[in-house]
Amino acid sequence: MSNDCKVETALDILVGKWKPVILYHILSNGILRFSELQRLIPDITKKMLTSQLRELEYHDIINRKIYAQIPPKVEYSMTEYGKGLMPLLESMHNWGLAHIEHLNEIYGEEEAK
Amino acid sequence: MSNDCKVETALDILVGKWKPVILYHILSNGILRFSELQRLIPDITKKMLTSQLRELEYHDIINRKIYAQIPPKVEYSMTEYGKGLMPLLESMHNWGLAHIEHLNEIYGEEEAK
DNA sequence: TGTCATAGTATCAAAAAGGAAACCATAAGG
DNA sequence: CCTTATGGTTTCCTTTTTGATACTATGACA
Repeated sequence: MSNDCKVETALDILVGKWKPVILYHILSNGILRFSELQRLIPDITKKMLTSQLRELEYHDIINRKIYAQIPPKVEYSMTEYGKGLMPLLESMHNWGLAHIEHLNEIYGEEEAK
Repeated sequence: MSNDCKVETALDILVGKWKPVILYHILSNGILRFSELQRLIPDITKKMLTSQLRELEYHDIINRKIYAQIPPKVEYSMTEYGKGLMPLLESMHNWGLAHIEHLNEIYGEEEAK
């Protein structure tokens, strides 16, 4: 019954407090180095950034390209497969946008928790 | 920049480990009492069920109808607004389904983490 | 009087997630 | 030598989530 429900599978890939914003930046910029991501997302720790990137990589959403040089250089980009997530992300974004408005209508402008 | 990204807003409504399955059951059954939800989702605790339902109610996704009788009777159902989530949930479900297959292709059938 | 049912709360504990800070390897440049 | 830069890893700690369990109110019924 409820085991047919794969919404959670999709959620797993997106959840993690930082994944949406990481994907957002990679999608907007195409290719980003680890340090560039750090700069774009100042509040994320290296540990979090690493772990989230690894999970996305495991799921074949992003590519990790290592240059054998020192200091190290590692570039992250969407995989072709990962780009297939875009429509879903857009739908979620749009729904989220509309929902914020809806909450405002219900509860007023002050803090829509 | 990344503050335009409302993917997380959508995620907030769906995340919670139990919300997808709660929505699934309410969507499939139309109207469900608290105790029926408990029976359908045996592993959930009352506390979790209550808190998740309250959050969904706050976001105007579900209705909570209280009958003034004893023993108490409370029915949960989708709001009209909440039904607007269905396409998104379906997209997520479909993506999740396809993704499981994709992981199998990459890593083989044994445990797609 | 005692028991059952429903829809919760309340309290405390455990587990999971997230964060801070230190540490590492290595080459280039001064 | 010493410092700087990159892309991490490791350890420890705090916060957040989740869970287990007990408790509550109230009327019906035996």
